[in-house]
Amino acid sequence: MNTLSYGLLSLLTRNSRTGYELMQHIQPFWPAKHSQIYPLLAQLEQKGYVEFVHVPQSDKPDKKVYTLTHIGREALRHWIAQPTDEPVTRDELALKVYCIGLVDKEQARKVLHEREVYYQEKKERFMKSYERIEQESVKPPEDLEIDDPLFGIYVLVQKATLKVDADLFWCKWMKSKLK
Amino acid sequence: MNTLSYGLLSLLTRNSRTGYELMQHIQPFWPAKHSQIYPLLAQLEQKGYVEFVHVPQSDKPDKKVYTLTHIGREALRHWIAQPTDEPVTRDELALKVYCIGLVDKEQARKVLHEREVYYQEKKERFMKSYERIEQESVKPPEDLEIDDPLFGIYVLVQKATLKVDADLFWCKWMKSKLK
DNA sequence: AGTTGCATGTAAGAGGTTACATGATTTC
DNA sequence: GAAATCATGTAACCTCTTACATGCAACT
Repeated sequence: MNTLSYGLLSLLTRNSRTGYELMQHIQPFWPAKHSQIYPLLAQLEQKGYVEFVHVPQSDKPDKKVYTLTHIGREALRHWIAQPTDEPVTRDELALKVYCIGLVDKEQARKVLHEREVYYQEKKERFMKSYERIEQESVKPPEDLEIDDPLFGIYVLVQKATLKVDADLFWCKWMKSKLK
Repeated sequence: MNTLSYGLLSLLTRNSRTGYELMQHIQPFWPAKHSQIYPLLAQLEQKGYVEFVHVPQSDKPDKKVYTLTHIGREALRHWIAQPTDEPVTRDELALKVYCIGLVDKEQARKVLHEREVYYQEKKERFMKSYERIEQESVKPPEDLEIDDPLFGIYVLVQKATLKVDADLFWCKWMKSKLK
């Protein structure tokens, strides 16, 4: 059982989903392609952590809707209590910045500006996520309790927003250094 | 030529270094084991991007000190102008937080607290890096120019500090939610 | 007519980790 | 006496990406 497998089980605690949907929704937390997810789902099914129903569709391809089983839920609970792996970030920009003195300021500003635009778009997506939570929830998101199904995504959107704000601040600060 | 290869060349713009030293210094930007780095260095040498001198040692094992060549430097310049890959982060904690409602508040606090301690240690390391830059540099770090060899590390330490502060803030905020 | 989205799957290859292998010196 | 540091390298394995494969509906 690797981390991605537990990630898939985690997503299934909120809804039953298809492999395709799981692939889309896990992206912000653990980027993965469908070619990695489908074989893992088959393994999880064999272990009894998930079950699926085959849903035939006429206009679109048939699909398999996966549901978390009781023993899958227990596996998740056990996993949470285990030591947590350290986060891993690999950012090509950091390597470029290390030797940014090799190019002129104009070139350097261009590299930084592109990254700033990227973070700006990311920030807008997080703001939309927050709005969706506000709409879905009966109470204001700040008052969500740990046992509320929306609690997890709400606090993760907060985490992502704090991070993207720090990244945007750094980009702007860097650009000011390159004038 | 993969990103790690360019990362190794980037580090060599400041100093000549051994594979072992490169392995140690690249960790904060692009985590990699020595087993990945040594074969890449051999490739970089074959391509003429780096050169090495064999340095025999009596007390410690012999070493190979690698130096960036002119064409290695040109390859770096070309790479910087190419489109930059998006940063990739994989954090097991985010997956756990998504379904944190599965465990009780005490267990959840423990998970968050461990991560807070991890970030606290990280922050202290960054503060020491900043102090080292202050000592090495003749001018205050804020006044470093793009062409100064210390500029790159200085701005990366700033980036890392902003990020770890955001992470620490989130950890504390999360813990307050779990009371 | 070409792209995008839905939906699943496999195969090949690149990237990354763990383990094996060696060996002296220093620190606990 | 055991573990850590320096220093290099290879082999096996797992993880992740890219490419191959299929097919219909909707949009541009």
